[in-house]
Amino acid sequence: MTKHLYDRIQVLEREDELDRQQRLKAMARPLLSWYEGHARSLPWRDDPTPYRVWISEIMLQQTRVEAVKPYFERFMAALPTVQALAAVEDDRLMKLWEGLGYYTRARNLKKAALMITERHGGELPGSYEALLALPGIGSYTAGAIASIAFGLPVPAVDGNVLRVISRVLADREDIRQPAVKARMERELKEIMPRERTSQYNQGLIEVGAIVCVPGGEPRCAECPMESICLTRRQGLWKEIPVRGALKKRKVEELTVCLIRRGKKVAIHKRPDTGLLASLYELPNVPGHLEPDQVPGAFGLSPDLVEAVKPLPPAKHIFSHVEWHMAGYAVSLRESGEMNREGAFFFVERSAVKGEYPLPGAFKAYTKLI
DNA sequence: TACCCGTGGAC
DNA sequence: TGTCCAAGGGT
Repeated sequence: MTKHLYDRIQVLEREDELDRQQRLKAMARPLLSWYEGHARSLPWRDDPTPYRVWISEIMLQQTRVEAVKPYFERFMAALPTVQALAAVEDDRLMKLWEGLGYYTRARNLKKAALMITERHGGELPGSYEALLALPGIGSYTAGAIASIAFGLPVPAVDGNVLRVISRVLADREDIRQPAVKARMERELKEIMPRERTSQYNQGLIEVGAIVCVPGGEPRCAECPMESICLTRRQGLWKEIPVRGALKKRKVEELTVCLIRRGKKVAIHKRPDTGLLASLYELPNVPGHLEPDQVPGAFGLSPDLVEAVKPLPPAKHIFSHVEWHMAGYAVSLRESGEMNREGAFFFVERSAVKGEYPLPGAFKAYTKLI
């Protein structure tokens, strides 16, 4: 490549950067004006204290607003302060999170609450960097809390913002690439207003949530950025944003047992790392077993087992794994010694649902308890 | 970087 | 029924 051509390309890239920046700058006024009249009323928007904003943002990670609402209200009633969260018993915390998924979020909340107690005098720190240093808080969440609760001029780039901005700019880069998000954060930090940062960031998110929607035709006629948006001008909403392909799910076969002994049922606590970490489960082993294999596989001596009856097969789909489950109802005699006490333990039927956090993956069988 | 980590609604 | 994917973060 000649020196001349190289210089020319540099100039074109620079012009492209300037064009992007001007287009992004033009969003602020119409966006803020639109948000004033179109912001939905949400529980965490009414009273955006740092603690409430923090809890809501963690719950909202990869989770729909409608799914979060009941959990948020219940969580705030049970644990209204950083101090209450820092002191909560683990099983009670997981019970409050039961069904929301991504359970590491809940454990990180408590870890962060302890750090806030020790390092920040019990109050959420009011700087982007200090927020980012807390477990469970990444660049999006740090930006959201910093701007919404503290008014700081830092962007909060989530999936909505990635979609909206890539459409405004007609940018065909893969928004699943972390580098694309990083670039967008740099660009927005440059041009976002220094005032009304909460409304600005929430406005971008709100446009993505109710106007510039995924999985269907965007409501461009209602969009405050309609006249700015290059995707609108070029009619490209089906092509932008670009997302890389998802990986195929693995299938795992499993045999799950509902082991009854008198009025009690056997449950087991999962390891504290990996899938569904530290939640409880029904006893299960890998593979699909035949009835006569069940007692041995679960460490039950044959003379203790009264009956092994098949239950309907069940399927549970996680984001990256699929469980195909065979089920058995096992009834044990009340007298006699257990072979492997410790592999699981017996609790009252009512306590299973009331006290122990059980993931929805076992619902097909726990509903029979 | 690529992979792990849940759940439920929309299409 | 299958597929996508949502106010992401950790490793």
